[in-house]
Amino acid sequence: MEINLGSDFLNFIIRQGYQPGDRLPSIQELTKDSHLDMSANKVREQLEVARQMGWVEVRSKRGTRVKEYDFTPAVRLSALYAMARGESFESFASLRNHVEASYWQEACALLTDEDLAVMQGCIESADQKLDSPPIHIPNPEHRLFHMTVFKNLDNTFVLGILEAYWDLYEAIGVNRYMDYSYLRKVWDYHSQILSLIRSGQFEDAQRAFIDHTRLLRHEPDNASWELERG
Amino acid sequence: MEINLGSDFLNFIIRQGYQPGDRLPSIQELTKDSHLDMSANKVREQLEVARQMGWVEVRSKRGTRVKEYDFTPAVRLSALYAMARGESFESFASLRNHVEASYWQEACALLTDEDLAVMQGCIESADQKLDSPPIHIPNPEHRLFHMTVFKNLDNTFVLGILEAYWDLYEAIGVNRYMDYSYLRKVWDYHSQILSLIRSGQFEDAQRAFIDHTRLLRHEPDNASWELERG
DNA sequence: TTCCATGATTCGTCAGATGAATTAAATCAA
DNA sequence: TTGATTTAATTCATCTGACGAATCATGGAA
Repeated sequence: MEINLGSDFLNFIIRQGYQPGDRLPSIQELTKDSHLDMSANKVREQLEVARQMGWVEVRSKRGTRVKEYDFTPAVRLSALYAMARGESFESFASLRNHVEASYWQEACALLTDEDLAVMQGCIESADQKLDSPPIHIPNPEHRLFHMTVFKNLDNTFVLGILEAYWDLYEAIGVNRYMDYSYLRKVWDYHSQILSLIRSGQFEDAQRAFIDHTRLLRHEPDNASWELERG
Repeated sequence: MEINLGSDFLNFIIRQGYQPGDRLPSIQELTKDSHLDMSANKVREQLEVARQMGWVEVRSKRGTRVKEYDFTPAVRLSALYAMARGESFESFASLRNHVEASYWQEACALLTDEDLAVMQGCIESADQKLDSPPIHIPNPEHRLFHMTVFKNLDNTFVLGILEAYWDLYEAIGVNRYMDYSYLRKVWDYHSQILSLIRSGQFEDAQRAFIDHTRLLRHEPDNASWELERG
C-alpha cells in the first residue's frame, strides 16, 4: 500500500522505514547524495512541517531524529490556531467530553490497582491544595486523574485528543475562570467517581462523569471562553 | 488573551486578525516592510506549515489567502502519516465510531426534512449500484449518508474527525476489502437506521448504527488493515 | 591514558539570482 | 473614446552560495 503525503520529503521518510530514534541524514546529505532532488530550502520547508507535527525532533547542530508517532501535536496546533481565530473552546471541550464518555466503560475495565492508587493520590493532593490556604488550583492532579482513566486504551488518536485538550486548557488559561466552589464540586465528583469505579459500577461512574462535565457550562461567570481578537 | 503558536509568522497571521478570503502580504513585502524580522526562506517554512494545516491557500504567482478554519487537514495529515508508519486504521475507525455514537442523539434531533431526503437518496442510489451489475461500490453515498447525519452539529472539531475518517478511508482503500454481502448488510442497516430516525426512535437508530460498525471487524477476510512497511 | 587543540559536521539564517506565471499599466491603432 | 496589444511590475518557486555557531570527531601532546 502506497500512501502519498503530498511531499517528496515526507514520502521519503516513510519510504525509508525509519524507526523511532533513528537519525535522519543531514540536510546537505539529503540534497547532495541524490536521496531527494530538491534544494536545502525546500527540504527545510517540509522538515518544519514534520517538526510541528511532532514527527521529528530537530536538535540544533546535532541532526534530526524520528520520534514515536503521536497524534497530540497536530491536534494541539490546529486547535490552538482555531482558538486564536475565535473558535470556542467549548466546541473542543464538547468533543473531549463525548470521547471520554463514550470510551468510559472500556477504559474503566482496563484500570489496574496502581491506576486506582494514582487517582486516589490525585484526590488527596487536590484536597490538600483546596483545603489549606493559600488555595492552589490542582490542575496537574486534574489532568492526571482524567488521563489515568484512559491511558490503557492504547489508542493514540483517542489519547491524542485528550492530551491536546489539557494542553489547550492550560494554554488558554481556563482555570482562571474558576472559583473555589466549582473546584470543590469537581473534586467531590472525582471522589465519587473513583469509589464507583472501585465497586465496578462503571455506568454510574460514567453518569457522574457526565454530570461533572456540566459544572463548567452552568457557571454563570464563565458562560463563554471565546477569545476576543487582538 | 494572547496565544502563542510558537512561530513569529503564525502569530503574525493571528495578530493581524485576517478574515477568511483576505489576502496576505507577499513574501517579499512581509520581510522588507518590517512586518516580520526574518528572511523569505524562514517565512516560507512557516507558510508551508500553514498551507499543510489548511489555514492558507497559496496560489502560485497570485498570492496567499486566508481560509476558513477547518480541523480536517491537520487530522488527515497526521493520521495519514500514522497509517504510513504502521498505525492501524482500526484505531482511528474506533475513534470515529465512538464520536458518531456519542453525538448520535444530538445530531438526529437537528435533522431536517431535506437531510432525511438526502439520506433517502443515498440509499436509493446505493441500492441501484448494488443490485445491477457491474457492481459499483457506493462509496460517495456511504460518506454522504453518514456526514448528513452529523453536519448540523456545527462543531468543526467533530466534523473534522468525521471528514478525515472518510478521506483516510479512501486514501487507504478500505473499500478494496469489501464484498457484496458486506455491502448489502451495511445498506440494509442504513435503511433501517433511516426509518428509525424518521419515527423518532433515535436510541434504536443509535443501536443499529453501533451494530453496523461492527460488520467490518467481524469479517474474517479483513481482520486487519495494517499496512506493511515499504 | 587523559587532556586539549584542531578541523569537520550540521543546523540556522540570510542574501541574491533566475525563471515563470499572473496582473497591472502603458502604448497604440481604429 | 474605445479596444487591443505590448510592456513592465508583481509574486511565487526554486536554487546557489555564504557565514556563523554549536557540536562532534580526530589526533597529538603531556
